[in-house]
Amino acid sequence: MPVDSIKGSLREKGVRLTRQRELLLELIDKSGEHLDAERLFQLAHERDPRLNRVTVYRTLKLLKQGGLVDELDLMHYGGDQHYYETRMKQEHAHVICLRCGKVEEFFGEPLQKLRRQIESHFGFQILLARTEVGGYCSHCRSLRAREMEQAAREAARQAIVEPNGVGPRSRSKRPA
Amino acid sequence: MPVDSIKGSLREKGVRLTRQRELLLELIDKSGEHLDAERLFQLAHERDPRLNRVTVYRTLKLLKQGGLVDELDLMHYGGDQHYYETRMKQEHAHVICLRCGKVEEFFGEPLQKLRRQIESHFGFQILLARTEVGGYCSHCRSLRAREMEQAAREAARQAIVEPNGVGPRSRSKRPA
DNA sequence: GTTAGTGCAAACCTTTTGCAGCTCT
DNA sequence: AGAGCTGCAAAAGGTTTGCACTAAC
Repeated sequence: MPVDSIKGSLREKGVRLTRQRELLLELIDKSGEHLDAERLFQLAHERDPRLNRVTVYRTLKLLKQGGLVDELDLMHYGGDQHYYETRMKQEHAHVICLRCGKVEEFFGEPLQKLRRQIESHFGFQILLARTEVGGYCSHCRSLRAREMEQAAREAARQAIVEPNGVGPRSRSKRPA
Repeated sequence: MPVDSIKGSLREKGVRLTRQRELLLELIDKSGEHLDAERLFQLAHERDPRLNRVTVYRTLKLLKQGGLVDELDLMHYGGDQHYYETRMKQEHAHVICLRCGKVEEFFGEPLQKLRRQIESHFGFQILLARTEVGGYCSHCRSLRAREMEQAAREAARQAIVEPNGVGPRSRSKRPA
C-alpha cells in the first residue's frame, strides 16, 4: 500500500503527518486518474471544507521534492497545470490523445534501456525521468479519417458550385 | 538551413512573414541554447525595441501548432516557463543537471524503438514526443560527494562538542 | 513547549485576450 | 483593399509568499 510507505518516508524525515496531509495522500493514492492541484483540492475540499488550496500546493511540493510523487504535464492537454501520480509502479511513458484526452501508460524495455544508456553515456545520475507522447489514439484516428473524407467531399461539392473561387478565401485556412 | 524551410512551411499555409517573425525565427534558429519566451523577447527587443512580448508568445504558439518548434520544460529547472527548439535534428532526450542546469541531448536507438513500440502497441499516431531526464551530471556528482563528506565531518565534530544533542534540532533538516 | 504546518489574503510569474490601428500580400 | 498581424493594456490561470494563528510531536 503506497500511502503507508509514503507516510513512513515522511516520518523518517521528521515531517508531521497532519490531518490535511493524511487526506491528500489518501486521495492521490486511491485516485486512478492523474490529478492536478485544482482537482485534488476540489476532492479534498469536499471531504474537509477547512482545507485550503494553498495546503494542496505545499503538500504536492513536499512530496515532489521528496521524490514521492512525479509531476507530469501530459503535453499540456487541458492547460498549463501539472498532474501528479505516486511513484508506485515501474517507470512508464504517458501517451496522450490530443483529440479525446485519453491517457495510456506504456511500460516496456526501451525505457529502461534509455535510462541505462543515458547514465553510462554521460556518467549521469538520474533522479527523475519522464516521457510524454502526444498524438491520436486509434479510436480518434479513424474518426479523423472519416472527418477528412467528409471535408474533402464538401470541398469537391463547393468546387462545382464555384468553379473558380469567388471570394479571396482561396488559400489560407489551414485544415489543422 | 532550418529557418528557410520554416519560412517555406509558413508561406504554404498563407502565414505572413512579418518583420517581427523574421527576427524571431532567426533568433530561435541561430541560438544554440534552449530559449524561453522571456529570453527570446529580450534578444528580440534588443534588436527591435518596437517588438512586443505578446508577439513573441503569439509567434511561438503559431510555430508550435505548426509543428515547427518543440516545447520543453527541462524539468522546470529555473521555473515554470517553457523552452523552445526548432525541430531540426533527430528526436532526442534532454538530460538536465538539477544542480548546475547544464542540458545535454541524448540521441540513440532506444528513442526510436520506444516510438515504434508505442505506435504499434496502441495503434497510436505520434505527433509529438518528449523525454526529459533530471539528475546530476558527472561533474556535479563528484562535487556533491565532496560536500557530503564535508558535512559528515562537520557533524562528527559537532557530536564531540555536544555529546547528547543540546537543542531539539537533532533530527529533521534533510540534507537535500 | 516548540517548531512545523495551516489558512487567509495578497503577490507573483507566465501566458492569453480584446481591441484599435498598422502592414503584408 | 482587406484580412492578418501587432502593440498596448488589461485579465487570466496557476502557483507562491508573508504573516498570525494552530496543532503535531
